[in-house]
Amino acid sequence: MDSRTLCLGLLAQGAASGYELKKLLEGPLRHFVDASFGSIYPALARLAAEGLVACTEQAQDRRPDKKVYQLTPQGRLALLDALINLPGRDRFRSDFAALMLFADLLPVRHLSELIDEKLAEQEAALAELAALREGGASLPQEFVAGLAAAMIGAARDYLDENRHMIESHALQNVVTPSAT
Amino acid sequence: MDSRTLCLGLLAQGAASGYELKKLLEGPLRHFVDASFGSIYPALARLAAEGLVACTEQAQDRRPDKKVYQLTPQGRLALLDALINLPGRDRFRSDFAALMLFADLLPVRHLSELIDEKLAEQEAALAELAALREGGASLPQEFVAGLAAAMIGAARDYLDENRHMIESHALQNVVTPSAT
DNA sequence: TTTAGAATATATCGTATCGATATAATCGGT
DNA sequence: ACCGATTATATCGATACGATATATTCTAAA
Repeated sequence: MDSRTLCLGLLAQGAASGYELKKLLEGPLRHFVDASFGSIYPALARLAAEGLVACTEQAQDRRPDKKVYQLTPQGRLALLDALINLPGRDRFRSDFAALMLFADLLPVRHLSELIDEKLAEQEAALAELAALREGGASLPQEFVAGLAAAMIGAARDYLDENRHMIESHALQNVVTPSAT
Repeated sequence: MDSRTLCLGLLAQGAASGYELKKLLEGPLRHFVDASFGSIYPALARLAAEGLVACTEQAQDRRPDKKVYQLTPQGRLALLDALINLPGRDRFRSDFAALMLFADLLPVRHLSELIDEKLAEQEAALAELAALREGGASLPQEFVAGLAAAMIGAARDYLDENRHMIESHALQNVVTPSAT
């Protein structure tokens, strides 16, 4: 999903500034969608130029000016259109998994540390997702959070139960052959 | 993981041409890593210029020329270095999940179709991964395939059991309000 | 049999995106 | 008093994706 559609979709749930959109994307949603400032601001500017969002500049008291964007009727139509013509396959990019593929090049100690870190990261993400579901989220958000939790939980369990596989494999080459 | 490191890592398991690397990435590995021709060829060219891989041009009989790349000792060191200084967090980008977030904008019929398609896609991926594990793969590949299977399987089960949640939610707005 | 399409093989180009950085004011803590 | 975090917008370089171009050969259907 391109940043344009993403911005439109988020604005469909309420007006917001670019900064606020970015903050939204740093929450539990980040497991499935994201966009950087470098994508959001140009996207909003272009959407505004095309009349798909309306921009209201709000001079704040003791804060920098805030540009609040809200969806126009044309914007809502464009969003609907984009959502329907959106096949876009899922893409999971994992440096961790890539490292596991190259496990026989790494010292076991390092490998074990990586797995420990990954497990801790997963526990933290699961806790955050559980909190989201307790403290009222919208139903679609809850649904998506549940999906994330299911996948992360499965990955954690798998790692926990099968790490010995890869760790004993890496054990074969104990020390990386020294340079030159 | 950048294309450079990825190419080095793949070449560490054996010499190959750019085209062959791309084919590798279209297999079951694609669930975790990928790179396009537009990344692979420039990466290989730069690695060759830096002396991290050696290129041997092989004029083939009834095929276009093939440029076979293989890791040099310096390349192996560079790879090891890159792998160790590689934290890089995992990033899962899912248009499907994003669409679920915006479920209340979509007609239920469309939503149900999307879920059906996703389930079919997951079944296919699981079958492919199972086949990989039967027909001998290396241990790291088997490990990573298992991780992929665990996550995809969990997502499939969650979708199967919870789709009614999101489907009955979308039901509220039966028809998208007509244009203009 | 012809002919369309898939496969083998390399390469480039426009657009999109990330991550870092710049700027600027104010708030919170030590 | 001062440092760092927070709120807020914006740009820039490096990188990556996806589509496309080129050329040949193999395969399968019309």
